[in-house]
Amino acid sequence: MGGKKSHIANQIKRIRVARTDLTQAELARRVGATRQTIIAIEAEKYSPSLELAFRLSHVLGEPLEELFQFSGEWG
Amino acid sequence: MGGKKSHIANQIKRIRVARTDLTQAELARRVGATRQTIIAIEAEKYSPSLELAFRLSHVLGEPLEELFQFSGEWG
DNA sequence: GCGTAATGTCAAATATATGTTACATCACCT
DNA sequence: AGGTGATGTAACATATATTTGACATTACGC
Repeated sequence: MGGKKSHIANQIKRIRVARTDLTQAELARRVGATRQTIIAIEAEKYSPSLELAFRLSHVLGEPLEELFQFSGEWG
Repeated sequence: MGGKKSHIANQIKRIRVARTDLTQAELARRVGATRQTIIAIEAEKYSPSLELAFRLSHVLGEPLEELFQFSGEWG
């Protein structure tokens, strides 16, 4: 995107282990992604596509805005 | 992503014209993207990154879950 | 100690989103 | 009729996300 620095944090790992008993592999399977993708996203190497974000939110039972937090310059 | 069909609809164009007086170019500028990207997203040729989705939500003053609707197979 | 499940790392290939540039149309105004 | 702003389309280049496959580590049960 255009040169605006920003970062999106997420609570996926925390919620996955705290509120579910899902393994990374199981979560990956349920959202239709691979384990590597889950690992990368939990480690915040990059942020998921909007579609994957919706799926994670659904499977983990946590609203989008609570699962993910935008931090950086807005405008 | 893994082979699960889904689509993400959005209310960007509707809200942009109804609730703001922003032109596509102005909206693009404020979210730090290009006009082409806005056009493609409004036409739902593809869905934005999570980061761009957050920015659009912020600039348009509409919560993520109302700006975008997931439709397709969940699991 | 050995096997296994869960987690993590790395590299390369493919898919998708975004940028860049150029051109077309339509409406409005003078 | 000509000019301007807003919108749309298209092709190509770049950046980012996702997959695939191989391998390392840590923890736990047998």
